[in-house]
Amino acid sequence: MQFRLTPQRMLILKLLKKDTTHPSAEDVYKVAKKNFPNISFKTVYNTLQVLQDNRLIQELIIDRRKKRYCPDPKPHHHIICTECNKVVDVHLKFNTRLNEKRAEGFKITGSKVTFYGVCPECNMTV
Amino acid sequence: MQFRLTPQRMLILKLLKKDTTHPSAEDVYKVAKKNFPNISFKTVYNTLQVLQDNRLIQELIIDRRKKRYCPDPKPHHHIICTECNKVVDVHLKFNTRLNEKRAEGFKITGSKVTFYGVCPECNMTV
DNA sequence: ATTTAATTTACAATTATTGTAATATGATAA
DNA sequence: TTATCATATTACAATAATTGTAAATTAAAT
Ligand SMILES: [Mn+2]
Ligand SMILES: [Mn+2]
Ligand SMILES: [Zn+2]
Ligand SMILES: [Zn+2]
Repeated sequence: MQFRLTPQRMLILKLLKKDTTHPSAEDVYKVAKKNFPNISFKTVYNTLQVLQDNRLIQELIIDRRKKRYCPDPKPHHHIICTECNKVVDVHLKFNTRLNEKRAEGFKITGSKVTFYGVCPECNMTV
Repeated sequence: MQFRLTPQRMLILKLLKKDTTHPSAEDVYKVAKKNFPNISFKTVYNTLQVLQDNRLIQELIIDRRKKRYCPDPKPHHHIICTECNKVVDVHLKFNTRLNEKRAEGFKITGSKVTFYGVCPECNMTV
């Protein structure tokens, strides 16, 4: 697959790369519209998929309600706030090797650690 | 909250407890209908929520497409097949403690390890 | 310049889940 | 027992995120 780095795609990639909040597609769409008022939601989804296919970003399965995107394609872990769904990176290596027997016959390709907790902001407002 | 163990709820709990496939709400609904042909999808969702609130089962955020339910309320980990979304348990303890600094100010309440891989069945069909 | 493939857009459709409100159930009190 | 009252179930509608379709646009390749 040859993929074109169109102005829309260039913008979205640039936006993502400087955003550490792990935005949703809607978040990206809202910001992108400031530069391309006519950009469609579908283009945002398409672009996020293309960038993901090309290992420039990664999609997270961490927020029950919506997909979230991370500008860092390298494997790493996350903490999610159970109150406000804020997501932050954890750049640490954990020893989570599974031996043959415990892998239940699966061919393991990777693993992710997800931490659940309450963020500083949500901790304040009790 | 006082919760009634109605026939519908009793059935759903019983079904779940003997199902190790981490079924979706729809999966549960389909099986439940064999015993209660008039049971509504909403009752299934309500029941799954009630059982979860009462720590009898747990809901997993692991499958992009739908909620999945696990009959074991105790913390444990999972492997998910990236081909067919099959989920199996991993009953092992991993050392994933985060020190104060790495927790980014979050009050950590728990953590989960998710393994990604290809299940034996999907491995066959290549 | 012409052809061709990729991309964007508007818009519709899908899918899982949640909301609403009427009815039914069943526990408790009179 | 019968009346009362909270809880649960159901049918049905609504929501929200995402995906599908197809026409129009863009830009690469010939
Ligand atoms: Mn990240
Ligand atoms: Mn499980
Ligand atoms: Zn928070
Ligand atoms: Zn599989």
